[in-house]
Amino acid sequence: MTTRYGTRPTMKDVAARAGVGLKTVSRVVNGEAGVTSDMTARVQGAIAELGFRRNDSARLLRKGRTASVGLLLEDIADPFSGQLSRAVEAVARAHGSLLFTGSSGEEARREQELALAFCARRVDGLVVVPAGDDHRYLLPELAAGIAAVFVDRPAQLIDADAVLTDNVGGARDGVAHLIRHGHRRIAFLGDLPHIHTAAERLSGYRQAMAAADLPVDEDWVVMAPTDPSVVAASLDRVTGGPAPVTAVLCGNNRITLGVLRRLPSMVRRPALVGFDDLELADLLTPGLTVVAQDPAALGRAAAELLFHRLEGDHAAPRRVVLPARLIPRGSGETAP
Amino acid sequence: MTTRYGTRPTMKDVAARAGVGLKTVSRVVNGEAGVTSDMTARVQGAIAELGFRRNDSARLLRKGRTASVGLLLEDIADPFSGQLSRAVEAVARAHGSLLFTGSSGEEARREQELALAFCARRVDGLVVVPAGDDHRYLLPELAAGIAAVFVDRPAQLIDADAVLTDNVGGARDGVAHLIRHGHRRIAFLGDLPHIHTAAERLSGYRQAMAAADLPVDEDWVVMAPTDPSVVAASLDRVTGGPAPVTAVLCGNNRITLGVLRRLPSMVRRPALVGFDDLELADLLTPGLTVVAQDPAALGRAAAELLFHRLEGDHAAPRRVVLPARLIPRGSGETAP
DNA sequence: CTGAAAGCGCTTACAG
DNA sequence: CTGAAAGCGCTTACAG
Repeated sequence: MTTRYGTRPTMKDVAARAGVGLKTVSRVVNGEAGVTSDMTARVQGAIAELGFRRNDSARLLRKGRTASVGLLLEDIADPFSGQLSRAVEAVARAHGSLLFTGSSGEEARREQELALAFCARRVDGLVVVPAGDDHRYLLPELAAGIAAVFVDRPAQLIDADAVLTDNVGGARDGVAHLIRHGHRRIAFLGDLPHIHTAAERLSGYRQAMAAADLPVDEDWVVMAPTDPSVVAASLDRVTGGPAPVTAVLCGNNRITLGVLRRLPSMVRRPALVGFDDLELADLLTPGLTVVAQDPAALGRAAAELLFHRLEGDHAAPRRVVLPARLIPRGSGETAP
Repeated sequence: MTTRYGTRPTMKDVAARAGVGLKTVSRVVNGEAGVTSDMTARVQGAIAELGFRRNDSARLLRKGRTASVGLLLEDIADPFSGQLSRAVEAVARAHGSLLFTGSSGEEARREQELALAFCARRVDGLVVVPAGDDHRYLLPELAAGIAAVFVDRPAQLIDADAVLTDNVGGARDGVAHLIRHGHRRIAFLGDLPHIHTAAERLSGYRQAMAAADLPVDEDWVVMAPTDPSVVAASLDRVTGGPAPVTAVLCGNNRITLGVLRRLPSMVRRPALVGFDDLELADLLTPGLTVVAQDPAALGRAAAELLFHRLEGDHAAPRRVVLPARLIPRGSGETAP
């Protein structure tokens, strides 16, 4: 190789070396037909000697698409995000696209920064687990042809594709399950109320209680940050006081973790159903009963819808809702 | 906005609309000094009217760097990868870079495909959890100035930066811990032996046994795929037969999961130390004793080293080794 | 079958 | 302070 450090050969260099025109190099590199085997050999020789590799960024600039997709998560380290990412990656790969990934950290501003940075790179499409509550900033990008599919939570203030879990139904099933096992005083520990999934699950909780003609003491509903210490305090509150609950529905996996960590130090442990499954849930004593989402199915459906759009489907925005599944393992089947 | 669907305004369009030169638009967009406020206002007006957003891909082509980094993982859905990714993302973000992400699925060919695809996009650098055992395919890319840092496992057949956990020391500590609690027959269930970390941990196991003058029955060492059924069979084998072990060191988190799932159906449960921590490890009964890596620290160190290189550090390849930490929680402290 | 010219959307280097 | 020309590394459209 004749390359100096930090300098790459271009097609022009290859053409000069092989003594052919630039376009002939392009033809060989792209495997286009209509080049004599003699020419092809000369070009391939020059490519090998120079260590040439086509610059796909330049190529894609000219072609007008980038063969890349931006995936915007809440937190890539969360198991939910990991499963979802793997599914999106698999679909993107099948369509020849690379993946930009970023985490919003549940911050609207960070979400917007990242989404627009992806758009500035001219990704073909966006898969977004939204953190913010106003997605109008994306309108010019959508109008310019960037496809976007929202996952887990819908877009706000714009009409866009969304792939969601049936959060209302899932929470309803979880609470109904506790009621079937004899509980009448049931708490809901949820994430901050402005988060769409948190609000939906709270709504499912209320529906199930109402359907069973059970009153809801508003002290049983805590919508708060998911730090372990906050969750522990909430749990103490709903299980203590004048009207202690005998069962708890946890609004997401982080809240479930906080509750699980607090339980050992409690005298009377409430029955427990968690929203979102956990890796070792079946190995706990008792096993953890959960309302499980299917993050891989969410990711796959979202990515497939996205590529459908990229392939020219311009129908009205679609909303896909996947079911949540109750998995009884013990913690939700104890009597009051 | 006057944009037709699927067509974006360019700086040229903005210049025409504002009645100024292209370079003046560039100056305003990039916040360069030396533009009269009158000009600036006209340009900003045109930008707003047209919904212009600079094409960073075009910009970066001209600039010669892409402000992006490729992160190559084994499996984005693995908790180890998730933690590591978050740390890499945080560092990349601090340096104004976006992240391409991809999973090799422990396949050498897929690793190479992805790494070279990232290079073809001209990422500035690569953070790689390698799957393959021959990384010479990267030599032309490195020579051309793409920086690469390997994490968790070193590069093979090339001399490159690497950030690793002290796998030998960690495994040694885990086995020494079991020996201190009275065990003399200890099994090692590891991943396939060609995987660097698996081999290193096996080596640590042997060192600890040798240091305590304990013989190793080769039937106690199983290096195999990490599917739950394979792990279960291996566990049955080492705890049954003529010389049953009383304790087991698991070579990674997937193997630990397989063992944990098998334990409930066993009559005599061996003492257990797992390599890699698990989210609910402290809530199991007994708590799971582990040799914990720090995936976030690995990711941070790797990314920081990478950007150091990108900022001009051309010193000889470096190898950074981070300690593993034994966390006793119960499963590793039971007597034989 | 082959290649010179123009262009993708920007920035750089240089005049005015 | 402002802008026309050239160029980043490719592909497209068009001649020969």
